[in-house]
Amino acid sequence: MKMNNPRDYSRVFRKAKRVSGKGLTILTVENSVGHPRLGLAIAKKHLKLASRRNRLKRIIRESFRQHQSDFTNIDIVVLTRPDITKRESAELWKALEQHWLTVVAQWQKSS
RNA sequence: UGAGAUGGCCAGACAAUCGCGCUUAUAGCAUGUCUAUUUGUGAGGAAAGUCCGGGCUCCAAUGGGCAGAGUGCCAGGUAACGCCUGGGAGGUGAAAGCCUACGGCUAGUGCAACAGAGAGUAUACCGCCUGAUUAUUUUCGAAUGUUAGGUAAGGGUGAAAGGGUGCGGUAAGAGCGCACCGCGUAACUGGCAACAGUUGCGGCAAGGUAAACCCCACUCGGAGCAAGACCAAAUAGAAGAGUAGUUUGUUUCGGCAAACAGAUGCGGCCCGUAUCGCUCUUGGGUAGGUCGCUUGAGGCAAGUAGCGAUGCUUGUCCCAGAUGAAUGAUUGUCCUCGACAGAACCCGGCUUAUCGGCCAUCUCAUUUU
Repeated sequence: MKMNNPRDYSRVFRKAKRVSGKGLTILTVENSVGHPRLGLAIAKKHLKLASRRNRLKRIIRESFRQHQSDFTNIDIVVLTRPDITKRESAELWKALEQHWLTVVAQWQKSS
């Protein structure tokens, strides 16, 4: 489920498709592992308190878990944007729902 | 009942389902950083700031001094502290209480704007008092002026005017004298001490500032878990060992000698030109991994010594250990509708943030008995 390797991350950053909005950016790229994988890159600059960073990670992981079966074999990396500070938890849930839909649509078309 | 003070405790609760980290056991084969089931467990009172102290690790060490930094009423506690406890002094509050960087400016050096006559060897602007008098007025006492002195009681300036209050005293005044207070000093008494009390003496000398330099006493080796220990790909380089492609000649059939080649790049090709033996092993070491990593100055209970901080004894319990970094989601019920906030080697403190709730002790006011 998780991505651990720095090489995987750099691969995603190099040739990913981007979806962004509501304080988040989502990068996706095809992989060869046989299941979708999730990676997180939460900037300390954007969320200064550790508890808020943990909160965000949990929301993203949970949301990803619920939609896992929808994805094909892709690596997903979620990035924060500076305006993440203002967003409420409920808002982020909705935003993620939308983002997943667009991501799924993208990969169905191309594959 | 209301208003307050101090200390301690809790940090939404319960149930179901789906997930995550570590872990126990079993099974599977694809023997793995695997999968499935299963056992147990899973953030804080501040985990935070990183401001002190200690353990632990490595480096340096024979001891001492200088420099530098820190601490600063006394005693005790502690592994240690800048922490805590008890006591003293000063300040503050009606009280319970709370606050204090609280050693030394009678060792030295320095500093103080403006105002003011004078600011640390004090000072005479106004005023007060005395003498003189060539002036003016006169109710003939004197008053005003001028001049020579005395004076720190009063006014004024200032953050501060060189002890305070009162009485005596005096021309007017003045520690000039006396009493009380304050200050200094000596002795005695109480106390481990800080300090307090009593008595005598001094007669104002000694203003403030040491988070000014400085003096005195005491403390401190440096760096930090990215400490440090171990395992260990690929590539390049190092050391060692082995092995030389083809043809010809020779041969004691092990070899030896000569010539020609080979691979890669530049180039359309030749020529030319540049670079390079190959294989194995070894050690250092990078990526990566393992350990350090949680049994500890540990928690809880009882007893015991102490006013207390805390110590001692016995019993009992095992209570996060991640590393792109684990605690969440959904549903239901209830309530006071849930703040600040997330472990990263581990402890002891301090400081800062914080919705609310509970308990104990104490103070004051009011009412009732």
